Amino acid sequence: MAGRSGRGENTAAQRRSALLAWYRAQARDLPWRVSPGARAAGVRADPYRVWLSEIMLQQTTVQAVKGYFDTFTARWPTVGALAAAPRDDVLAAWAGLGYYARARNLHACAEVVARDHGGRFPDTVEGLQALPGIGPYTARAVAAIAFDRPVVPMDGNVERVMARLHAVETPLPAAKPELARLADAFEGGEDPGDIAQALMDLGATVCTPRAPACVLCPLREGCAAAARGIAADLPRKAPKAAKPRRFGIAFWVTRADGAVLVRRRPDEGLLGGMVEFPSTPWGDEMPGLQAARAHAPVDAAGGWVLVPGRVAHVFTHFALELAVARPRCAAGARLPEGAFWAHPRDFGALALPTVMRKVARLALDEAG
DNA sequence: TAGTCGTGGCA
DNA sequence: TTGCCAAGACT
Repeated sequence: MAGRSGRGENTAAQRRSALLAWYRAQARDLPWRVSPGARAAGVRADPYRVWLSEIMLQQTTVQAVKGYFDTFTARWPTVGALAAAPRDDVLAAWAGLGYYARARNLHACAEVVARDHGGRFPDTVEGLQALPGIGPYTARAVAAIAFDRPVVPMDGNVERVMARLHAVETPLPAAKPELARLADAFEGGEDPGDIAQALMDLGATVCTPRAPACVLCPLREGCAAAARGIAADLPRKAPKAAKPRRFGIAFWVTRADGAVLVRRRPDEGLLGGMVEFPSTPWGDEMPGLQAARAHAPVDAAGGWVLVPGRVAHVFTHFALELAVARPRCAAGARLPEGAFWAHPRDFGALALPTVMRKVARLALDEAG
């Protein structure tokens, strides 16, 4: 087959060329992107903005990221500014975006870059990947986009494009090494940053998970899955385990001035470092009020009463249902160890994850 | 290696 | 309603 390039077969160079032409013509405008035109005119991408966007975009949609990216870059325009910020401010600004280890690592990474690298990001894959929160994908993405390193970052988009282009039937994640080898064919040319972004754009807008728009695809000629009519069926994936359900009771304790009792979660694990309303442990069934009382943050002399309604929230690997209890009468104002008071008007500046904002909404709606 | 770790949108 | 999905990293 060597040297052949007939109908339905494209050389690697032809594919790169077709992909770049498509990318430069479609001009997708994103806040962290330097347009191909500006790039050709010599404008360089800011490694800080590229890095920040790539961290935010991990497992997260462009639409969800845009507002957060604007907020972060307006508030902390440089990696040095971000490093100098209190970590709680960064966590609070990240609240609602999810995967909070990213926010902790983001701040840790900024500190390392500011302190150990003079405020400049390393310009190699190896140097980048040594930083907190930067793995194989992000290291290659930043290296290609910000530093013109000839590498292809392997993300879900690129894996999907490769699986279809070559009709790889092996299910993920077992197919990952093979897909990475196939992507190597897109390395080596000029403009590795544009190639990287073009492959991801293609996956995001044309070679989509459902109902791919093959008729619009610059790589259609030579796509094995399209030729066989199975593009929408690839990549195949190993079946996932069912999500267990968990239940708990959150305690809504208010002070005379309306402030609510909150506490900070441990740094490790689920919602690490974020703020929550005290609750029972989250178990296999909804506890009764009597059993829940042992976990209450304060002693309610008049007992506890349930707020009407429930909070439902789905995490990555389990679904949670929370009831909310409040003291029947005014509770003792003694502050439990590790807890503090926060007024609802200040919740916006607090690192409250979405599930806890739902709890607040339920409790505040009842209060009127 | 296989779990853990959020959230919102969509069919 | 339910499950699936999105520019992964870490342990």
